Amino acid sequence: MKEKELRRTLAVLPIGTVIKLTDLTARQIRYYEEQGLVTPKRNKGNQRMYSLNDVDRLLEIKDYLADGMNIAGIKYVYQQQQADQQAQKQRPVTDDDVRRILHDELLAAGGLDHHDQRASLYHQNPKK
DNA sequence: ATTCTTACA
DNA sequence: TGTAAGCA
Repeated sequence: MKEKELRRTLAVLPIGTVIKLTDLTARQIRYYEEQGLVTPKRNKGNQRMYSLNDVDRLLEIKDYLADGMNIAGIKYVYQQQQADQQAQKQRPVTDDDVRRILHDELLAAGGLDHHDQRASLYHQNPKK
């Protein structure tokens, strides 16, 4: 069950393929990288090479955006995820931790406060 | 042919 | 975000 995960991290896809797989524009994909949401490798010619995990990450970002979350909110989710993973390596996770983590992520995903979107720093500003 | 960076009628 | 320009 380790073999498949390894291949999933292999950066073998050029941006052109990623564009077809995600329906995102090169502009968007590169912008998300600038925001630290994805970190593709680079080949000898300085061209970005993506892994299957990168593609999944991009599709996830696309969904979050479609659900009204902004870059800051997505950054928060991933930052929180790595923080959780880091803490999990030091101390065994308790049931309470799991509940808190799930709650935080759902909140960041905008699934709980559909009332005052404009008040949240983690939502897109609907330019009416 | 593709991708990269930079800049902005 | 789109798009044009000039390279690699």
